[in-house]
Amino acid sequence: MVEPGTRERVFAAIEELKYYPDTHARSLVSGRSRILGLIVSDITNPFFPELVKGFEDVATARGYDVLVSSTNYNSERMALCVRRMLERKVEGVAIMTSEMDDKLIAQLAGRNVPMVFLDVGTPGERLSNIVVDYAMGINEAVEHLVALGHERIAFVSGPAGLQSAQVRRDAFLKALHRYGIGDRRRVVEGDHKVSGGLAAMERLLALAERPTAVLASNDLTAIGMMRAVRRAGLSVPRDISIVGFDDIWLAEFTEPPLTTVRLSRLELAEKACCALVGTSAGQRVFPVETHLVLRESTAPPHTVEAGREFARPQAFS
Amino acid sequence: MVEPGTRERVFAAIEELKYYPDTHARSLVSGRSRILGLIVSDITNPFFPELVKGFEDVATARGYDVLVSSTNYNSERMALCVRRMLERKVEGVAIMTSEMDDKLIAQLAGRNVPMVFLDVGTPGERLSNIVVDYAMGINEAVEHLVALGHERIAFVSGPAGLQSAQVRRDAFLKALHRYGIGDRRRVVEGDHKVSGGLAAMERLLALAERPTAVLASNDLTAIGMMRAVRRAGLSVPRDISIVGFDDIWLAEFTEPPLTTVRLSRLELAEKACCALVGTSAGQRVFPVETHLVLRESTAPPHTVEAGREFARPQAFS
DNA sequence: CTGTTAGCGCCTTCAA
DNA sequence: TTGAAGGCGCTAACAG
Repeated sequence: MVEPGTRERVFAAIEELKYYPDTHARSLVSGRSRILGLIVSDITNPFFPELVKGFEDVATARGYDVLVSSTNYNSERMALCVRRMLERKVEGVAIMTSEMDDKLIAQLAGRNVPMVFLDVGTPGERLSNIVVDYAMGINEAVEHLVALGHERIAFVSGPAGLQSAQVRRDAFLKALHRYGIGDRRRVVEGDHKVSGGLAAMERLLALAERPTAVLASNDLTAIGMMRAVRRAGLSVPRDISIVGFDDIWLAEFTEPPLTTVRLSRLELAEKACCALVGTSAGQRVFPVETHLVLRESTAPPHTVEAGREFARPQAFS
Repeated sequence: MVEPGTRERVFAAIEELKYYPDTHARSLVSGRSRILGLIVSDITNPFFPELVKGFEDVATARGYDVLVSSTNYNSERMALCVRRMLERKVEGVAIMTSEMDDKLIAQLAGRNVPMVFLDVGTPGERLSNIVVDYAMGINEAVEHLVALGHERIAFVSGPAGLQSAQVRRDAFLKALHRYGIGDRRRVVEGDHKVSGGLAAMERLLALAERPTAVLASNDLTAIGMMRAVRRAGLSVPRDISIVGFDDIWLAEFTEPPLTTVRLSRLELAEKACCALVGTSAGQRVFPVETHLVLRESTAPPHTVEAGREFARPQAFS
């Protein structure tokens, strides 16, 4: 035991000289950097900020710093990100991009860096996986629409190349199938952006049998869809019900507030962080549920007026 | 000069062994970390993601990594942020929080860490300042509204404690004064959040002489205001014109699209980064302009109907 | 339980 | 031009 007086004096000196241990020296000798990497596609996409924040919060709480990097959906940037992570000797990397590059993964794996992925990849030695149950929320959404009386239900998907977008689309088709109302012509491709949702909805509105409800692959798409509906002189949810996906912060503040499927970014972040710092001994697969949250963009179909509405020119769009 | 063959073999070996220099060792000996700190209030606030992205982009381009931290508007967290930055021996810190804590600043300054602030603080030795010309855009906005024929123009401010919010409010009052239409009763306090904008607008709508146009201290406030207007059964811009501030990404997608004053986060980010890595030799003050961007939330006042509208009960809100 | 020492991986200096 | 050596600040292992 050290003399209490001495202890005081040491702390006083620390205070006095504003002494801070040098993490670089510490890392050098210990081999541990106390840094976690977080790679996202684009922090500007409203899906990510909460994820980043959540990740930061739990990492910080556990004594880690976070190196955030955006790939900007660009695999060259991704390579740079990985390199920087490696140079900084991160103790784990969360790759939350939905895209991935096997070569880079191999590089990380070769360094024994723990990794966690969102949706993609197969769990392994130091490789965890967050698997989102998209189907759950989508089933809830379809069930909700069917219960309201909708039969012509459409889907605006994400970009065809994105695996998690495929999963959502397939879940949608499967859910409709259960009610015997599936129809592939009512699936149109969007791009997970507002502009894509707008364009997709215009195509849907031009259909001979216009859908009475549309589910979007993400909220941005749904917002674009709402714009298209309004531009066509129609109204949500009177003429068309719309359901989003993700429940981004903004969904609460659209007009009308968007009924959507919540995918908790906080939960994603927490699980990703836990997967890396290994509190969850041995667990390699982390399921995340999704659930419908009801707001005001869905209502029963307005069938009475349908005939009149069809006669209306669609040229406004 | 080294033998070309040798050079080849060395590079081959680097590739073969996947050699990466250890930044920690490098930092230890050189004293340079190649890390820049970026402290923001809350990355979840839509103002910040673009700022973070821009900062990251230019820092990365210059060979720096970025340590991002959120203070969550909490000065304890701020202290932790500063400490972590210091431990990692950052070569500069951008403090983009609009709040600041003199003690912490002194701590940074004592370490000779270059700093750059947004709005607050006074430039000095290693202390740069980004000064936003809020008045410019606000003047443009007021001018625009007056040109449309508005006279009862109100303002929903930010939180009273925030210096940059005061600046905006004062600029507004001054601009109105030039036209002889200033009236302090038409300034109500918001909180830079949607809920505050909503509440503030409800108060404004209850005024005997209801304003025909309202300028918001930021876009989130403006969005809340739009909701309040709609809830009261009125319409933007027919009954009330609304102008936001910041031009967050979302402003383009509100209904109607929001006329607002643009404050470029990219420019902020670039200047902050330059201020730190010292490309701009000796410059300590970095002005940033703001400009009105016209969209669809402003229109001439609907004076003819005003009488009738006034008679309408406000109870809906 | 305290004090000493070697060495983490790199860069810089100085000698050969 | 090349090679060897010292030390950055810290931790871990070991001796006293």
